[in-house]
Amino acid sequence: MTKQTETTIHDIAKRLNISASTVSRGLNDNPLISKSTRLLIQLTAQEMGYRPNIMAANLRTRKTNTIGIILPLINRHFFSSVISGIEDVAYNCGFAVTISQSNDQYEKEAKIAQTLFSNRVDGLIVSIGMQTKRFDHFRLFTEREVPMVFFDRVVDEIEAHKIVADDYLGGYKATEHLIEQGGLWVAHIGGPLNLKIYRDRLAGYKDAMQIAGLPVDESLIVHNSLTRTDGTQAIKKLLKNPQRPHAIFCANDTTALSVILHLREMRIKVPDEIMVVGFSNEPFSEVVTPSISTIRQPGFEMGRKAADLLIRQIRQKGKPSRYQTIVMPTELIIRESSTRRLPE
Amino acid sequence: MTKQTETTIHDIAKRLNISASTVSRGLNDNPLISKSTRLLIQLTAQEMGYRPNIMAANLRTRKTNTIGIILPLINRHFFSSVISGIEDVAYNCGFAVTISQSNDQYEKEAKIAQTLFSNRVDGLIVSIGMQTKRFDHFRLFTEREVPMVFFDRVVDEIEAHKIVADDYLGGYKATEHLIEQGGLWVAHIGGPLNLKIYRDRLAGYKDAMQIAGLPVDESLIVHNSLTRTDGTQAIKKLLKNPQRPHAIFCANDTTALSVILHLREMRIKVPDEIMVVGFSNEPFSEVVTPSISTIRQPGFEMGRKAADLLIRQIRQKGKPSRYQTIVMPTELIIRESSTRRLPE
DNA sequence: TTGTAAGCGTTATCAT
DNA sequence: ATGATAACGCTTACAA
Repeated sequence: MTKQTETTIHDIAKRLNISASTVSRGLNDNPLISKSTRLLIQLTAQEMGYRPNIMAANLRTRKTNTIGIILPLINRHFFSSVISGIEDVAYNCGFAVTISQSNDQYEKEAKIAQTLFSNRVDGLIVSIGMQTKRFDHFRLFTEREVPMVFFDRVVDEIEAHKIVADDYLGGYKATEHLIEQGGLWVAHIGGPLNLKIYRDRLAGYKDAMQIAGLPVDESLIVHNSLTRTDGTQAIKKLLKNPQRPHAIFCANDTTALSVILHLREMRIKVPDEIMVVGFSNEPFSEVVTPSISTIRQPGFEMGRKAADLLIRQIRQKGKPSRYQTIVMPTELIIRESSTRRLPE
Repeated sequence: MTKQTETTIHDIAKRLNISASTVSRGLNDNPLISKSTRLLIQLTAQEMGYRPNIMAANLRTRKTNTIGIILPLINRHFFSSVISGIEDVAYNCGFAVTISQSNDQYEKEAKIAQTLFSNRVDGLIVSIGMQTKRFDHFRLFTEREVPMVFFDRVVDEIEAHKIVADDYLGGYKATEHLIEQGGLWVAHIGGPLNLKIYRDRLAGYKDAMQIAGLPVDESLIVHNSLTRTDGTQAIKKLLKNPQRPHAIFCANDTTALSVILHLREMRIKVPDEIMVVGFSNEPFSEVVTPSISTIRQPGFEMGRKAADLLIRQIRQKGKPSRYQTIVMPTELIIRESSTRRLPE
């Protein structure tokens, strides 16, 4: 149990009276080495408790078999689902995954990018922070042709593969559904417009209104950071509006929840007086009363797809001929918060 | 924008007509180097777009500044909170974090441990899988004195620092509360007993019953894997019991939720006919109807503490004189699912 | 205050 | 089928 120095291929070589290169080849199952010595090498390696020093190999091969992930916040169901999906694929392809959270701060995001680059990750999967409006911290990667894949909070300014949910259609379907349920004045609580996902959800909302022949009333549109507090602020503001909304499409479930809780406090009935639809299908949405209608985004699948695309790029080397933006389907889940009881 | 080969300290050295070692020292702010050359070096480094190759440094210094995390499942609120806490501290101490999920499979857990060791992580933070009953995959780390910290699902068999929530007291308080609320026959839906956390929660339950002078009836105790389906199975079984329980203490919130949903279906009123308390304070517990009484575990703080303890160990080198088990306080959160309405 | 040179543990090239 | 040797890019005695 004493702290021994690690066994290296040289130790194995010495023991077997062969050269280190043969050992290296043997361990890597190089067919140049005769089957018998290969076996012998692997056996002795095992016996001597040999653990390859991957750092050394990495230095030599200029690969790390590591994928870096940058995202705003780990502790959010959607994001942790994505991580889970990435990890799943990465693990099966022999890649490790290192994760950092930007906490939605530009400074931290930039510093993380630097660090991951210095660690020579083979590729990067990113969802940018709410505050991020400049993108020079990713230039490092584009210049050196380190593959990147963006997901969810993607940016137009960078050429790369992107995985997004169909935010536009999600926003459209949510709003359309509310209109079908009898909502005339449908309000929208949206996120910061520097993020494309929120622009898209907003666009879906507006189009659905217009196509239904309903006016798009700017006083019924609120933008904020979609936290629980923001949601409460927003619903308070909407309730003060001369035209009280019949329905609200919220750009995430957290906000939808605040709205519902506030309306409950105010004794305004959901869905009878005001209907609500959220976005993301957080675990709580199914079980809160009334259960929250929402748009499902396939987080785990998005993670898998992102990892798959990234690893493909890493393996093929050289820029892909063209970058694709993969739009994953979203699904409207209709629950109580938007279903008017049928008159009996 | 062409793919250039990376600038190294040698390139900088050549440009400045000094030696590579001076550059190395200069970049590391070694006080031996005169302030002026240090500045000069750093400036040219910046100008030349130098990015240190951390792999090379790692190989040389035999440190990676990387912490490995092994846990059953990323996509669970408690675990992602812990990760978030670990990442927070690690980042501020200059450590990267690599995460792998065992999916509660022993084989995968063991393989991950191997890989992380080969990657020479400086330390390991682990919560073991439900199936894990052998621990030889960690021997690698103990033998080479690579620091490890276990959290939540810890094991007696390994000497290391451990961070746990006060599961015993949590179980005790939950049960005591149910008894105070008028529960005589309190049932328990618990987890697999190879995990200490579930043994402790069970022990707390039993002691609370005994101290209250109530019988511990084995037919009111069920053990399973605490999934949503398991919860439904368990409540079905309990309802068939000749003595129907007045209250149920569930070892996690997921199970508590299934119980509540099933009882709602059966039109059995919670809490009036059966009271329920869960464990973990998942986000949904607060907002489900009836809201679920539960035991709060400080996930984020546990993560911070684990990282802190690990990094301390990494820095001081050599075994700590003795290993501590840090028990973080748990808090009973009383909500609707266990509060009998007062008779008016 | 700076330079020289060795070495971390691999893999890859060129011999044999 | 195997060996010798030179990298990979950095740090660190030891020397000057």
